[in-house]
Amino acid sequence: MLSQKTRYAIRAMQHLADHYGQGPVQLADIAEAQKIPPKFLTVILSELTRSGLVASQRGKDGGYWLGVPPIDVSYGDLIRIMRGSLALVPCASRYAHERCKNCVEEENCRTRALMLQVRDKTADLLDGINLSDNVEADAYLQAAE
Amino acid sequence: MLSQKTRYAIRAMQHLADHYGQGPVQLADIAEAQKIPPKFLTVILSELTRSGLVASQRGKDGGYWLGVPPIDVSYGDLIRIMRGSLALVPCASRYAHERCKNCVEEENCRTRALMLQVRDKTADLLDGINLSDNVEADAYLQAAE
DNA sequence: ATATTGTCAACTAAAATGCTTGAGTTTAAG
DNA sequence: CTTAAACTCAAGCATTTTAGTTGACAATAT
Repeated sequence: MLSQKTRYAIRAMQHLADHYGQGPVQLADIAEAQKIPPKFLTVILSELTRSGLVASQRGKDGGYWLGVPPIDVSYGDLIRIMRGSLALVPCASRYAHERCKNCVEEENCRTRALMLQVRDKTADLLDGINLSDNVEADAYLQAAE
Repeated sequence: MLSQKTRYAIRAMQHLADHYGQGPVQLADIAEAQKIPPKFLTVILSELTRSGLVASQRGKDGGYWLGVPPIDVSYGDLIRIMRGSLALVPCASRYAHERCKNCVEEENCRTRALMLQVRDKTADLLDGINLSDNVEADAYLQAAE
């Protein structure tokens, strides 16, 4: 599961994408529109700013905006930034690979082989969609349910 | 990420699958072979036994064995049993659907639409592979790296 | 009987999560 | 050059989750 923080980050970024090119958006506005505790949002936006995806300006009339065009921010990147990895196990991560605790034999691990496949499929999807895609929620939701 | 407990559960089940039809396997044997803390394994095997996937017998020469053929235990089921859901957000779960905390509008949520797709792809993969598949680790690992 | 093996609720320590506090720093405008 | 409006950020904190352990008990084969 994604943490609440990651989910807030996604919503905040969608909000910024929706206001791309319209100047700085203030934290309080994002917090209210997206129902995110304002003080917590400062932590989240700071992280995103440090990552380079978001730009900010302090002082009066300051605020936040996307540092790169929405089309260049994939959901995969977003989740990697907030969570560190897309994988279900550390040893199946591409960018943050780490040996699993108590692993018996990583080299020939059945679980790992499977989890690498899951990771790749997940990445295909999440890296293929970005903040400019206005995901056709209705269409997909209806087809799926 | 999958919890350590879920990873142990997967390894324990693979172990039982490897010894399917060979009579009861004792907890201590599984624990040693799979490097799982024995007392923790009792918790895990109890859960799996209660779920019906594993059968057990007490007393001398007792132990555990798969309650159903390996081919009938998909990794998807296994993860659902241990973790509750395959989804990345509660509102994208099929079998354990739950409204996300602080959700703004589930009905028309971009994130949800996306996460439902991710969930479906993940499920396709994890439900399509089971304990009798001896995942061609080497082949896949080499192709991927 | 007794040794062996699983069952299970309750407990615990440590880590992660979800926030808040509060003391800054920067900026625009008067 | 003062002030109010914003962002910045390390530290702290309560709660929940995770990863186990303890210990008392139940069943079974010999």
